[in-house]
Amino acid sequence: DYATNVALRLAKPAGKPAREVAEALAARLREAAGIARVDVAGPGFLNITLSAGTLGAVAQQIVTQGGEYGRSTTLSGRRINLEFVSANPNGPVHLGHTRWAALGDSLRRLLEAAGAEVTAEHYVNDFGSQVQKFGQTLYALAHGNPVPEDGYQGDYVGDVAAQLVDADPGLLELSGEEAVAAFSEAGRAQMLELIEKSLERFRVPFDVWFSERTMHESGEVDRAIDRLREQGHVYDSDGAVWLRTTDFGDDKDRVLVRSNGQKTYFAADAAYYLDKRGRGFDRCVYMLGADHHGYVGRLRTIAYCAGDDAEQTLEVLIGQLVKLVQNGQELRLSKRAGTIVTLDDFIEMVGVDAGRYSLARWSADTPLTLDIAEVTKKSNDNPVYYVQYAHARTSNAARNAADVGIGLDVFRPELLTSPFEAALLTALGEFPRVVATAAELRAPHRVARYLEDLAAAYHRWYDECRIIPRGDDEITDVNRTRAWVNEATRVVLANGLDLLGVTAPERM
RNA sequence: GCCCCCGUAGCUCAGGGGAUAGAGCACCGCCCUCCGGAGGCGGUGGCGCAGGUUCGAAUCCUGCCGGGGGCACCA
Repeated sequence: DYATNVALRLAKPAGKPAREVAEALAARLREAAGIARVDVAGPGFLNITLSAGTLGAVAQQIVTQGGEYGRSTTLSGRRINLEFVSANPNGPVHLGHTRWAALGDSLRRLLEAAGAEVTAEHYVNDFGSQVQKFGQTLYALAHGNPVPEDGYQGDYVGDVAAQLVDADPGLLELSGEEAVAAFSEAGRAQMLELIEKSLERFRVPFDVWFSERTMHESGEVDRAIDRLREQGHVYDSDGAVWLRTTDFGDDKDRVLVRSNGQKTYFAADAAYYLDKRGRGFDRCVYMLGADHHGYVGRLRTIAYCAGDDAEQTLEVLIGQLVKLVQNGQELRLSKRAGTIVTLDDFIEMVGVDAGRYSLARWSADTPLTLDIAEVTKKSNDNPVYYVQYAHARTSNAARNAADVGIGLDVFRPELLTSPFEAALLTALGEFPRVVATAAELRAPHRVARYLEDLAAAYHRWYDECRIIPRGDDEITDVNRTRAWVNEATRVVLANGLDLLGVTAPERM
C-alpha cells in the first residue's frame, strides 16, 4: 500500500547500512496499529501493507467530509495576488489567452484549496497610444472609411464600431480629437464587457479588473517613481528618467519617463507592482506566455529596486504557447492579419469542459498542440470523457444501489479485501496530498493526471467488485460497505473536476 | 551574441534523486448469463549525445546537437 525510502536517506546520518536502518524501522512499524505487514526490499525500501480496515476507513472519512475532502491548510495565512490573461481592451480574448485562463483559474482554486487567500486579477492596458489607435480605427470604420495605417484589422473591430454607433448615434456627430476620444472610451468599455463575458462563459471570474489608466490619472505612477528614487535606483540622463536595473543583473537600464515626458509601460508596471504590495499581498504571481519571458528579469528588478526580496514576493510563471490543429492544419493566429481564434470560437469548437480539461492536463512547460478532433472525440482519445464518465458511473451505481435498498448505513471496512479495493482506496487517500502538491508546484495538470488514474482504478474495481449482488444473491455488508467506496470515489472525482473548472455530470 | 522553455514508445504526453521509467492513442489478441462496453484484460515498443555530482540520475550541474520563444525612450 505504501513504499518509502526513508531508510536509504537515513543511512548516511545514522552511519549504518541502509538495510540495517530499514530493519530497525520495520520492527517499530510492525508494532503500530493498522499495519498488517512491513517488508524490507531491495537496497532498503520499506513496503508497508495496511490491514484491510485501516485502508478502508478513508472511504467513510471522504463521504463525511464531502466537498471539503482534499482541502488543506498548507498555504493558510498566505495572501496571493494571481494575475493572468490581462487581455488588452482593444480586442477579444483569443487563443493565446485561453491556456492562462484555464490554468490561472484552476490554480486559483488549487491555492484556495490549500488554504491561501487568493485574489484573481486582470490588468487592463487602457492607457497610451494603442488606446488612441483603437479609437481612430473605430472612428474610421464608423464613418465607412478604411482602417488607418497601424490601425486594428480584424472583423470584430467593424462589429464593435457598428454596435457603438447603434447604441449612441451621437458618436457620428463628433469630429477630430473629440471623436477619437469618445470612440476610444466607448470601445474600451465595450471590449471589456465582451472580455469579461467570454471569460465568465469559460468559468473564469476575476475579483479585480485593474485599470492602468487610473494609476496615471491619480498620480500613482509618479509616486511610484518617487518611491524608487528614494531607494536610490533612479537617475536622469539624455532628458529621460531611468531605473538602474543593472544593479540587479539586467543587461541594460530601463526608461521610466521618456524624453518627451511620457511614462513608459515599464513605469506603469513598477507602479502596479507597488500597488499590489501596498494592498497587502505577500506574493504577486504573474502568469505569462513564453513570448513575454524577457519580461521576467525586468519585473524582478522592479521588486528589488523597491527594496523587496523578489525571491519571496514575486513569482512569474511562464507557459509555452498553444497551437490549434483542425483537419490536420494549424490555425494560425495573427492579430495584424485579422485571423484570430477567439476564446468564444474555441468554446464553440470544443466546449467548456473539454476545453478547460484539455488545456489544464498538460504541464505549462510543454508547448501544446490541440487537435480539435481529438479533444472533442467521445472516447479514450479524450481523457475528459473518461473521467467524467467515471463520475457518471459512480452516480448511476449509487442510484441503482439505492433502488435495491443498499444505502450508506452499514460500514465495515475490514470486509474490503480485494486487491482492486486496496488500489482504489489507496488512490482515494492520496487526493489531499495531490492537491497540496499541485498547489505548491503551481501544477494543475497533476490533478488531471491523478483523476485519470483514479478513474482507471475505479473502473477496474467496478468490474471486479460488485456493489449490487448478482441475480438473487443476498445483499451483504460487503455490498453495503462497497456503496461507501463508490460514493467516496464520486466525491473525489467531483472535487477534483471542480478544481479544474470542469463539471461532474451525473448522467452522460 | 545573450536569455527562457523543451527533447522520454510510431504519435500526444506523465514522471519535484530511488526498486523492473508509466498512461492514452496506434498496432495485434481477448472479455457482454444480470450494477452504464464512453468499460476491462493481455502483447509489441522508449529517457537526443558526452561528461560530472551521488550509495543511487529521465530528474541536479557543465558542454554539445536539435526544436520553440524572447532580447525597444513599442504596447
